[in-house]
Amino acid sequence: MSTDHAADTADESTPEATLDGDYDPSEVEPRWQDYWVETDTYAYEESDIPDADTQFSIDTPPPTVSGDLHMGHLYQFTLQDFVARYHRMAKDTTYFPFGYDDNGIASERLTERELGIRHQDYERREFQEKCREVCADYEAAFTENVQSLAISVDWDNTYKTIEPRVQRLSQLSFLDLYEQGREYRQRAPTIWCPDCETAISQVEQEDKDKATTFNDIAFPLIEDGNGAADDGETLTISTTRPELLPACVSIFVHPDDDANQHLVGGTAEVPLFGQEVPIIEDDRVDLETGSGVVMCCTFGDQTDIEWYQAHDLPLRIAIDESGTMTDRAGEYEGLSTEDAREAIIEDLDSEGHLLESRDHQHTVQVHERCEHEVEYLVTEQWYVEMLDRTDEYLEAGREMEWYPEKMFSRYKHWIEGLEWDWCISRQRDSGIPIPVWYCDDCGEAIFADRGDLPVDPLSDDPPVESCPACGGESVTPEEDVFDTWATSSLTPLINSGWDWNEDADESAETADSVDAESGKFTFDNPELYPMNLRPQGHDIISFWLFHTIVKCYEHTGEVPFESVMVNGMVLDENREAMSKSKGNVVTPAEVLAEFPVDAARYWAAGTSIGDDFPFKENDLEAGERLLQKLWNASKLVDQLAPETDPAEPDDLAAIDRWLLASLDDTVESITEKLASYEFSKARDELRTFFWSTFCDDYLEIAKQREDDSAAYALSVAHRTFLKLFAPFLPHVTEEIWQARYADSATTGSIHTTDWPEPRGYEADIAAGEQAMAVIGALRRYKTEQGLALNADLDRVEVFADVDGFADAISGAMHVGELVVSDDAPEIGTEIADIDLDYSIIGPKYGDQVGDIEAAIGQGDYEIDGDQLHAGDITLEDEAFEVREEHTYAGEGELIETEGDLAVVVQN
RNA sequence: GGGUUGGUGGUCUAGGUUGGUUAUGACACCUCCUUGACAUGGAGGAGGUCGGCGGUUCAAAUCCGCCCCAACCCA
Repeated sequence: MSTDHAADTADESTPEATLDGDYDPSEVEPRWQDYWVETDTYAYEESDIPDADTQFSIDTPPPTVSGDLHMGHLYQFTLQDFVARYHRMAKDTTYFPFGYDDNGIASERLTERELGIRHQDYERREFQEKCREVCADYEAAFTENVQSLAISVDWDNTYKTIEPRVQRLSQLSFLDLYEQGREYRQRAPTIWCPDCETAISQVEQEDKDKATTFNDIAFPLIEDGNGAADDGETLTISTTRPELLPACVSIFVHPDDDANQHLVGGTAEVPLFGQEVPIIEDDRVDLETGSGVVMCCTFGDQTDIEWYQAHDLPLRIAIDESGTMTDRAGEYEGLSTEDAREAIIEDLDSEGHLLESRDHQHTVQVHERCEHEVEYLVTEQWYVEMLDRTDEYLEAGREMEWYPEKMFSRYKHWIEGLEWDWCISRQRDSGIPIPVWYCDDCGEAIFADRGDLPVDPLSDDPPVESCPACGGESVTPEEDVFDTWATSSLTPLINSGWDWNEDADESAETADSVDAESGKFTFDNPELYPMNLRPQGHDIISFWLFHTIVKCYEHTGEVPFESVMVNGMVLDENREAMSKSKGNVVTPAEVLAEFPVDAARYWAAGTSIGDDFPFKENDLEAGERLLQKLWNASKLVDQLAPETDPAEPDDLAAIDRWLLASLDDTVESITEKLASYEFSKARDELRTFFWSTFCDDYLEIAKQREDDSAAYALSVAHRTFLKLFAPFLPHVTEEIWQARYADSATTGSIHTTDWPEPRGYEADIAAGEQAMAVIGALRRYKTEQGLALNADLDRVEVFADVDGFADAISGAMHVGELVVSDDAPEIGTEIADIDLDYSIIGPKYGDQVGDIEAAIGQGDYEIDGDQLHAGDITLEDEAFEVREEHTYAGEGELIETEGDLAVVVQN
């Protein structure tokens, strides 16, 4: 057995396990879950000489901590667990950590809700303390939930994304990227959530359909392209957002818009607000909706930003950070955007500027967290530069193995479509502070010392007495915090213990290509990095995975993952996304109240990796039945082969050798499939081999025998089956293992034993299959005759090469006398049909193939030794096969004539 | 609007990259069977021409084109 974690804690009492009675998962499953956690079964064993080749590290994206698990968690964690359990058994030491993502708006809002407080009322550190307290409760519940799914996480290796160690690391990352020249601070238009009052990034927005009104507004024309306009002439602009009128800076017309071409070069007056704005030509105008003449406001949408930059337009800010109208809006100042909209529509109407208001459906961008419509504001933010290195990031993606391969294209297209650098600053109170102060005199940014991290500029002093640039003595702390992705993208570094080490000497493992003046970046566990596997959903390829690659690559010069396993989303039974509004949500709690965890895992294993995956009660039932089958078969094995570790007999019976040789093939095949994340194929192949071949065929034979050879094969096969099933069905396999195989010498879990390897048995596989075919024929015969399957048969003659299997056949089928002969003296043979090998005759005879088929169909052919003359064509023997039909004139009944096999029953 | 992925018996699904005889399995369905563990079991059966159209080829579920439908990503 392999490294045995539980051996250290041998005094922990191993739960009692017996093979009596029925299998009761509701009692068994929690019992082992507790045992595994208590005995640290899944602890990562750091060896004295860390070696990247003998460990397997998984970088799990930390889930947001909030309340209950959903099916996506169950599914995703379980897939990760298959990988971890397989590798743990297959010689690797497995690093399977767990992270809690409690750094972000989600946990901040959770805390406010839970405690009935507002973050504004507390100092940042104080509020963060409260967050941690609230999250701790949720995390405990979450941990318990995950443990109850038998996820084999090393619970000594967990982290929280807000904990001080991670804060330090996140700030170190910021300083390092800045020193490398990868970060900058800039005042520019940003996507802004007026509800959360923070900048957000492109990926934090989502589409939302919204009912609104489209308003046609008449703008008095002052000049058209040819000079002064006629008095009273207007142009019409359709907008859903009249509250932006005070921010209007220009009007655009499409170059192909002949009807409005005369306006270009002119000016118009914005109704109610009076500013005169130019009319400009630009092909970004959408000709489909509205009047084809559009206003540009600073800023209503992204096109406005593009126009503002391309045409060097003035800036008119009418909406502030909280979504309130500014003094630019005149009498509407202080109103919310919504109230202002209504008031302005009313006033436009009463002054005769409103031509029409009609209902309209359109898509707006909202903040994914709070569903509030975003605004575009000009603010000062920190950015990570990315657009200049997209080629390198693409190459980094190419270096990873993608499972499934096709998911790489998502990554590729995302990078190719990048338009913004990464805005990493957020105007939130909770979060990891950006460790910077600014000189009040010259604006110089003063960065924290690495040794002092983590710091909070709002509470801590800067590392210098005065500004190093101008000598100024007063500074203003940065109030902003990092985007949560700025930290979540560091998980490979968090997991492998990346840190800045002041005193690192030359011999220490260097984690960074850039060696600063003193100290360097080091890894506590360099053998873990790069991580072997990153499992995750396909929905987060574009930001989480991408940002992780960017950050880790910039810090270490290495691609952080060897491979990526991408799972799909869990759908309902009708293949529709689960959502509260549809009312089709199924929760793990509901499922597990009805089904064993192992059955849920069986369902989860039914996935083709990368595809969306419907919830299927059928599969859970099938899983439950498999548990029972495994249990019952184990009981029979235990009866037939009470000795658990028998010596191999010298003369292994043909049927036993055949079973073990087939098992060898299965071991090899299952291993390959697990190693390449083909869970569904592994599961189904293992189930079929166990159920059909082992239980239905072999066990039925074995239970008629009582010899050492059978007992040996039974024991070896059973032991192997348990291990092969262990990653999928950890509870039932553990229970059976403990009941039958664990003894004082092998105390501990099946999950820390060695993965099976082929034992090198060779057998006449063809003869074995012939024998199974004979048994199949006899079963069919009994069924058709209305006989019980254990009914006696007087005499059976078999004409086939099943020599070594004769006893197996007669035992299993209760045959009194079994005669095996190679020839078929009493059997007459006639040709039933000719099978053509199209792969040979196709390329050779081309369109003559039809003639050959027609000739055979009409009986216009002749067999001449090895050759077949069909019509005008002569085929050589490799091109065809004669299918014969047997007739039997002797005593008894001929029941099977498949291929060259014949079975005669005399009863 | 652009892109990606998928569309195989009633349901879910394998196969598709390397075109080749009877398209895989599970669930459901029908018939039969209490076999030294399992009726949550066993044996057998019926059911599809592979979204639609067209093309390449002796031969297409598989390759190519167009169309339809669905999901996702990006505008």
